[in-house]
Amino acid sequence: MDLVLLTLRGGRLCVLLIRRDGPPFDAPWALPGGFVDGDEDLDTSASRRLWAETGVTMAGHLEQLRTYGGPHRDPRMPWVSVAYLALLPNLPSPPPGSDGPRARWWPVADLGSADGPMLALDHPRIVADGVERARAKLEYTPLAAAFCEDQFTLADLRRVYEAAWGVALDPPNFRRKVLSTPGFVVPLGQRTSPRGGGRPAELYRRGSATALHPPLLRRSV
Amino acid sequence: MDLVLLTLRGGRLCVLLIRRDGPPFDAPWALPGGFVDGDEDLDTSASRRLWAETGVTMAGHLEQLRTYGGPHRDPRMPWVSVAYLALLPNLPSPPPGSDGPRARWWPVADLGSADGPMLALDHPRIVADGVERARAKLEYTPLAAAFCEDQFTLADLRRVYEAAWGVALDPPNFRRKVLSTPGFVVPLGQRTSPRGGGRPAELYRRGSATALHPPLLRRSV
DNA sequence: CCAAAAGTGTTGTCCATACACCCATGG
DNA sequence: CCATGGGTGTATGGACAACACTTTTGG
Repeated sequence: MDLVLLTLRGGRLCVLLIRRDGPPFDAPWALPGGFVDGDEDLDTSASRRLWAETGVTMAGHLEQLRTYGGPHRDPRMPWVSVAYLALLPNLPSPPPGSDGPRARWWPVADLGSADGPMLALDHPRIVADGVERARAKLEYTPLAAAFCEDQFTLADLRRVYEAAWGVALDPPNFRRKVLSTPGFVVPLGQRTSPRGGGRPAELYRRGSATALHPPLLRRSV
Repeated sequence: MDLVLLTLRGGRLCVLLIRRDGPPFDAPWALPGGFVDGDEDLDTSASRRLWAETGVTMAGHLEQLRTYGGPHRDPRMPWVSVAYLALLPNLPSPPPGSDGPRARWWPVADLGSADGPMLALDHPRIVADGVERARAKLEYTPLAAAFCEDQFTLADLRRVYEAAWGVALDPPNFRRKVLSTPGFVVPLGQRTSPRGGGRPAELYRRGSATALHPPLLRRSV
C-alpha cells in the first residue's frame, strides 16, 4: 500500500515523502506505505497508516486512488500496490508520525525539476495521478474544505483552489459561487480576528454536500 | 479480478453476468473474472480477460474501476480483487466468449428488483460503482462513443446518454453541443440508409478529444 | 487618513434551454 | 400526402467573469 498525502503549505500544494536508504528503493525519496494486514479492510488499513504517519484521525479526506502492478515494479516489492489519496489540513513539519525524522513535505511543482526529490519505483506516476485526482475533485466536490482547518474563511478555501490549480480566482465571484451552492459551507456567525489590517472574515465549516451542482470548473482548455 | 462489462441493448444499459453453480458463489449470478497471471500487467490482464469473454479487442473502452478487499469477502476467494470497467458497443446475446452459454446481459435497472438476478459476494456494490463511474464519465469525457459502433449517428450517441442517465435530451441542442466540442466526433460525409421513414442521418466516428470542455452535465441536482 | 482585506452591486457575455420550423425519406 | 426522424433558427433565462464600489479593521 502506498499513501499520497497532500496538504497546503505556504500557498503551495505539497506531498509527504519519506527518505529511504537501501533496497528495494532505487531513489532516495518514496511515498509512505507498508503492508496490509490480512484481517482488515483496505480502507481501514489505509486509515491506520494515515494515522501512523500524521496523527490525523478525523480531519481531511481519504479515498482509494488506484491499484498499480505489473512486472515493471521492483521484484522485491509486493506485486501489486493499492494507493490511497489523502487531503489534509496544514500539519507540522516534519509530521509527528513514525517516519517523522525522515519525512518531508515537498511542493508537487518541484517534483520534476532538478532541485526536486528523486522518487523511487513508479511513485512519480502515483503522485501525478493523485495530484490530478485532487485537482479534478475540487471541481465537482466540496473536498477543498478537507485542506482547511475545522473552521475556515472563504479566503482560506479560495487559496486551496488557487494553490491546487495554479490560477488566481476573483474573490467576489468565488464567494458568490460557494455560498450559492447548498451544503458546501455552513456559516458559523463568528469572525476571525484580523491579522495585520483588513476587515475580519466570517468563519465557516464544511457542509453536508457531497457534490457541487453545477461544478466549479477550472477554465483551462 | 472482476470485470464490469456495460453495453446498450434495446435502449437499456446492461451488464454482463455469468451464471455460477457451486462455491465460492453464494448467489447464482456473478461478474466475469478470474485470476491474474504473475507475469503480466494489470491492464494487460484485464484486456485479455475482456477478449476471452466477448471477443472484443479494440472497440469500446477499458479502465480500472477500483480494488475491493477485506475480511467481508468470501474466504475462498482471493483476499483482494481489482475490478475493471468496460464500455462496449452492442454485442451478440449471449456473447461469444468462454462463458458464453452461462453468460447473459442484464439491464442494470433490474438488479435491485424482485425479478432481477441475485448477485454473489460484493458484486452488487462493484456493479453499482461501475455504473456510477460510467454515468459520471459521460459528463466530462467523450466515452459515450465507446458504446457505439465504429460509425454512428448523433441519434445513436444521444441514445447512449438517454439510456445511461434515464432522461430525454433535446435532439437539436444535443447536436449543437456535441458538434461545438472540438474532437468529440468527426463527420464522415456519409449518411445512413433510413430505416422505415425519416431523413437519413450523417455518420460520425470518434474524435481525438479525451475530455469535454465544458462538460455535458446531467441536470439532476 | 491610508492600506489591506472582506464583502456587495452591476453589467455584459456566453451558453443552455425550449420550441418553432424546415428537410428528406418511406409508405 | 402524411408520418417519422434529421437538422436549423431563434428567443429567453441563468450563470459567470469583470470590475467598480462599500465596509471594517490595523497602523
